Amino acid sequence: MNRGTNNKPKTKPSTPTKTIATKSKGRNFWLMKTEPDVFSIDDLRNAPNQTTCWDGVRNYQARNFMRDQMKLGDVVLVYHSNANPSCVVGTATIVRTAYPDHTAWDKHDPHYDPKCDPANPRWFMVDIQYESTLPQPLSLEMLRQIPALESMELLRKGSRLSVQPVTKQQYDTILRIVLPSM
DNA sequence: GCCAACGTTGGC
DNA sequence: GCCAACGTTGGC
Repeated sequence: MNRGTNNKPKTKPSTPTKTIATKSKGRNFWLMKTEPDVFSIDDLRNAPNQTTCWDGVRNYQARNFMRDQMKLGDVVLVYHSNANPSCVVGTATIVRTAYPDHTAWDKHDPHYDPKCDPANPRWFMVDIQYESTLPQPLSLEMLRQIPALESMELLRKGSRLSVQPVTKQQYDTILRIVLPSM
């Protein structure tokens, strides 16, 4: 899914940079994986309007989260997979809710899916906007040592889901590690 | 590069 | 519907 995993970006227009979301009533929290060699948090920060479409997700469970549950303003933890070390590196927000992922019917796109018909889209994407880079990346190894994060999907053995929900408690726990003042 | 875990495909 | 084969993910 993902980018990460299988995802990659494109660009779009939009708004100004905000500060890191430590308050977040009514919002949902997510974690999205991306391989930094393909698209990193710096790429997101440097993108036009610091915004990208999250194309390339080709997993039904991940798609369903994006298509059915992601709302404007939801907060995303950006995770670098296949990295050294793999780590949570920053935050982003949802600035456009799900719409068809046109790369599915682009023969020249690495995520082309020949079974897809534009008249009946199978794959969806959202747009996310850069919010922050964590003061320090939080490696998998470090996250595994935090008891409050024990049940995180990311930490489950064999977990491959590239778009996954995070609870508010997990989100707060993670931010508190790098922002002790919150 | 290795390989365990996972999701998808397709024969039956 | 079962399940073996296959391709992918992603930590290490």
